Amino acid sequence: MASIHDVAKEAGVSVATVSKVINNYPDVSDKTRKKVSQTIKQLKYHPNVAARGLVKGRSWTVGVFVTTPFTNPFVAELLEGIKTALQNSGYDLVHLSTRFDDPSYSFLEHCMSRNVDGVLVFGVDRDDPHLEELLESDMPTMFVDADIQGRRAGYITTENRAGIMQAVEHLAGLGHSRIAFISGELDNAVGVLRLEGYTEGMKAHGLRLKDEYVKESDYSMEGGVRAMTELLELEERPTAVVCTSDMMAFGAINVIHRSGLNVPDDISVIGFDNTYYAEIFSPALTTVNQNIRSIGSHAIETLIAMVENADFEPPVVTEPSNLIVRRTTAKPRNTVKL
Amino acid sequence: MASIHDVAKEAGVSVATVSKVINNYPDVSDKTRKKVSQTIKQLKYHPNVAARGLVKGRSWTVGVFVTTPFTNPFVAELLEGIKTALQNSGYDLVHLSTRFDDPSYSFLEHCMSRNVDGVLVFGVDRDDPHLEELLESDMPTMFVDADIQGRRAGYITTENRAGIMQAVEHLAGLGHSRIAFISGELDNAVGVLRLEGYTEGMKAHGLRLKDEYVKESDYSMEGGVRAMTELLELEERPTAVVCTSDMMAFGAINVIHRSGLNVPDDISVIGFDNTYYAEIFSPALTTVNQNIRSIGSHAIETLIAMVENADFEPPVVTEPSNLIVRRTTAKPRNTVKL
DNA sequence: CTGAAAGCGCTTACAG
DNA sequence: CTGAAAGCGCTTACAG
Repeated sequence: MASIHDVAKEAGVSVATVSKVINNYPDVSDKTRKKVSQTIKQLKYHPNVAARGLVKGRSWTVGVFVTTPFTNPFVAELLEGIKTALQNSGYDLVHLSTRFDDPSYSFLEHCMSRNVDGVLVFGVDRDDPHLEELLESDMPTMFVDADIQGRRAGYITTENRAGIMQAVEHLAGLGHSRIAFISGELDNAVGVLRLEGYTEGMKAHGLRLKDEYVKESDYSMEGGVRAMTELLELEERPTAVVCTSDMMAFGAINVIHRSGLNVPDDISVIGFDNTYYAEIFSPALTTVNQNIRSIGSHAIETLIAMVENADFEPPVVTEPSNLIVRRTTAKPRNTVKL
Repeated sequence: MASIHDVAKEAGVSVATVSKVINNYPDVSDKTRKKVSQTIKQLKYHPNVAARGLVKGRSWTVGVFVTTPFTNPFVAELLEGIKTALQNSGYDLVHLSTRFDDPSYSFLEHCMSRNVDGVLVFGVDRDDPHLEELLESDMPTMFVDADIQGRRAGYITTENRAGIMQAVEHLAGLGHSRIAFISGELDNAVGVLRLEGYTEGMKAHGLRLKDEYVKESDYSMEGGVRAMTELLELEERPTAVVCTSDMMAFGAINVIHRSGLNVPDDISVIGFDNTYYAEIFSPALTTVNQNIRSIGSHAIETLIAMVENADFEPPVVTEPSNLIVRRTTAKPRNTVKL
């Protein structure tokens, strides 16, 4: 690769001057600028990012810290949104390979040795050991779907409570009263807010809350299977169930079908996320839509704003959600008044 | 962040010595080594990767060039496999944000300005404009699911032909003779090999090949929908269809169901990939399994081997595939001898 | 408007 | 076994 010296020599100027035209400094004569630009093209010169980063203390790189597997459709869509937003930003995405087996491993130190300019964090618990030092540091950070804030850390999430309330409202409107709820982990804001949406939604329609109708799970299909299995064993089986992920809904529907019952005739099911698969699953899944890609894009855009402007206040963003009715919800078989 | 100078001063040695203990050089006394190691821990010192990379001409970074969206389940699984293999390698993954709107954009130059040590490429056509310069360069490269080789480029793929032959054999064994084939793009090895698997499989069982039973598509669900729609309009409708991706199979099944026919009673359908969703789709999808994660891991491992040893011959690897029979295949309704 | 020089944080012959 | 010094490819005051 041609270096800045090669360009300088070829163009008959100093490296300082070459640097100035690369960085669009104004104090360069048009003639020189033109000449240098030409030789840059001619030599196919591209500044070495490591060298530039070394002196500027930056890397034009943002790190992602994702604990969930990439096969999780939420993560996949999120990454897709991130990719789009990064397209013309000049930043590249680096996935830091965490060595979780090493107890002294520090995500923050990994970031710093890589000179990462900012990080995007998804899927960490409130009590993750890596979190504290990250929040105390000067590292610009955006959390996705978590309500964690810091001096240099903001977050972006979906209207979780309102989304679930719409789901409950839809079911209540169809005549359901025995509505169960399969929740994600309740040790973080997202889980708690969705549960609140459920309880508030039930109350708003004068429906009775029963402890046994609420199952805490983990957003995975297997989790949905487990929770639904328990719900089916109940004396008074629910006629509808609201799940807090599409994956759990798929799992629940599988169990229901396997037990000889039908969705939606016997039991209505609602998911959350509106992933790609919600539509192609049969029956097509009624679900709460959140615009995951736009969350990813937005997260990156604000992160870059934070990186480039130390005074940029770490933002708190809530994206809207809305119910998409498809084929897994229907009136309950016997609309008996209880 | 503490620098190597801080460590040197604190430990009372020269920076050269600190560098030597960091890099495990043998010519350091035990006493010095111990002292330095201690202060490194104490100061939480981590070498600046950019600085090290600048002098070594490396970055301990591998780039990925993926044209397909991350939401493609194949890509998601591939990345998951890559992530696992990277875990303790000391390398990080960087997703180069391509600026496709810029006609002068060069993927290779982007890699070089980032000092990327090697690249993984998936989903590029044979005639991709970025390919040529990449193959001519010294950049260690591994292609996934392509048969592109170069002085420093190898590839890894699945037993494509054999996989499809198994699918055809399964259908023939059930008594099908009107077997259609929905192919991916035929401008690359994967597409061609799978088509070969189909034609050879048909011949092997003495089944008649009909041009109208072969549809070229693009691996997407929408593509599956289009192709299946055409197949259903045929005078002599096929009783079975082999698709070269799970997504196309999902699309095909949707169309079949929408047209009032049943899978597998009226038409059997087979997919390819055995993605996560094949199992939870209802009916569960019969499909050709390829071990995508292991392909990802393997690709990274060989790439790193190529990076660390210039004499390492770029490998050509073929991973096994096998048919997984689930619920979308059955005997044809009327097993009429033709 | 242009360039010489110092410095970013490392590594690596080389001398002692 | 240890360290002084040059150099990796850039940027940035600063002097002219």
